[in-house]
Amino acid sequence: MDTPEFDKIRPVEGASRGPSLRRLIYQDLREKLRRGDITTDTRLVDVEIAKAAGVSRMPVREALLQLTIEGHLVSTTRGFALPDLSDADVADIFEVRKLLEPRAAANATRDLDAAGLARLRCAVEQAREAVTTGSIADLVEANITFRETWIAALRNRRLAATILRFADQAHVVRRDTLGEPEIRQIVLRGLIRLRDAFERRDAMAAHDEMLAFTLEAERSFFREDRAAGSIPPVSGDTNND
Amino acid sequence: MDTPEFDKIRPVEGASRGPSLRRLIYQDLREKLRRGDITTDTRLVDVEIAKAAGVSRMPVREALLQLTIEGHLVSTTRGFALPDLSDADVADIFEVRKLLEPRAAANATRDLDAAGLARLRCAVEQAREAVTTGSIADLVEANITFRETWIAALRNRRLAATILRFADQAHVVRRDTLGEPEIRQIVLRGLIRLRDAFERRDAMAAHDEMLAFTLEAERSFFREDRAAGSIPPVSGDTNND
DNA sequence: TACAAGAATATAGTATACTGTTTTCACCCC
DNA sequence: GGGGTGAAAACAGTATACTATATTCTTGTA
Repeated sequence: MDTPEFDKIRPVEGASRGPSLRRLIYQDLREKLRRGDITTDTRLVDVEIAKAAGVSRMPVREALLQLTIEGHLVSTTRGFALPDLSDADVADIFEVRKLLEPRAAANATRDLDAAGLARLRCAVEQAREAVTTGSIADLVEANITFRETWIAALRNRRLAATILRFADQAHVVRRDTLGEPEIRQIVLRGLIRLRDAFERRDAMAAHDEMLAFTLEAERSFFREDRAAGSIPPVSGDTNND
Repeated sequence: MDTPEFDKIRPVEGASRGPSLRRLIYQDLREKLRRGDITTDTRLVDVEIAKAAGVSRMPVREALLQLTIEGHLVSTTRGFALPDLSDADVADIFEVRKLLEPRAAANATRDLDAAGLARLRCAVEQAREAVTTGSIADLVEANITFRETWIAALRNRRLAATILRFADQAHVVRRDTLGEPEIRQIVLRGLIRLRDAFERRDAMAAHDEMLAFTLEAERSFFREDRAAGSIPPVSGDTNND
């Protein structure tokens, strides 16, 4: 049960202006989730994080609650933890992603500016490098950069936020599936084709390539029936009923 | 600035088992939002609600934060309030709904059971009654019942929760657009055709009818350029960045 | 009367303390 | 050594108190 490190928050002396502590803690945790610093056996406990960050429990608790509401964490009787997603959960997430991402990619061909396109090219180069060196972590990083770039460009912020919410929930998936070299090749080719579609501002091509990309991710996840998780455990469901 | 009433919570004496106070307050507020008890000039203040419910600030505050995270409220310097949605905001919401609801309706033809179908028939009859009597409130109620019924049947809980989240955000829309009798007729016809598709378990018909239904709702909202809201004000965006 | 400066107020945010429940662990009995 | 039993610990949830800031009210002055 490893515990990630937390830096002292409170950037300026006694100044309570600017973003709230809750927001700072939230962003910090979200970044740790994104980078994979938080694993399945991590237990996030508000008092611990609060002590490490030099703040009280409440902002930390509220940040953890927000992450739980968004489906990134689940609240257990012994701290907050990553939800262990059953196959059915992952399938549900992919169903939503397949509905949203193709259209969003089509919109991105309209919304991306030159700077965004440049970042996409850069991310593709990083991915190419990662594939040649065989670095899974770098490929994951390039993949995330690519995704966050085109999503950040979207004018429809609600659509963008919803996609990020679901895509980040499946971040456990990626590390598992990128073990085989041929999968890494497929991912790279997908990124290249997407980048081309974005650069040509070809909405339908972007739509189709994004659907193909997501389908490929889903397929590679479900290829081998993975050892654990065939019995649906407690799911990381959003709890608004 | 009207303030809705809040009943004392705490159903059983000193028993802290069962759903948390935060959850009870959340559900109470969510129901008030659904019923339209909370209007654009309502200001929700945690201490007030807490006093009325006989609890402390924190569960109330956390419930209000959850509603804010989900996009149902915005936090102002003077209490929590309904977001005033610009036309662009409403268009964004409809874009997401158009992507999710048709497919979800198709899935519902698979997921609905006999009891659910019965509730749908009942809701349609209520809608028919409401249209003949001209009661907007009853039509809204029947509409909500219909929607919540088929969405509750969905096996994909994430998809269901996301749809409810977005559909409820636009609940201000309905009351505005149902003023004209011909719109009410159109809504009723849509419900009937959807119910038929569900009963026949015709997935593609349900898909197409739901798309048509949502498109019609969008169109009737944007028909007349409404007086206020043409200048996008502070939006009720979800704040996860 | 208009208007500006300062006081009062209302509210979100944060901190600390308390409570009840679940889990863990040591101890004891068989 | 296995398994039950009770004490202790760990944790989420709740309550109360404090703080900072934005708004509103009041007062004084031109």
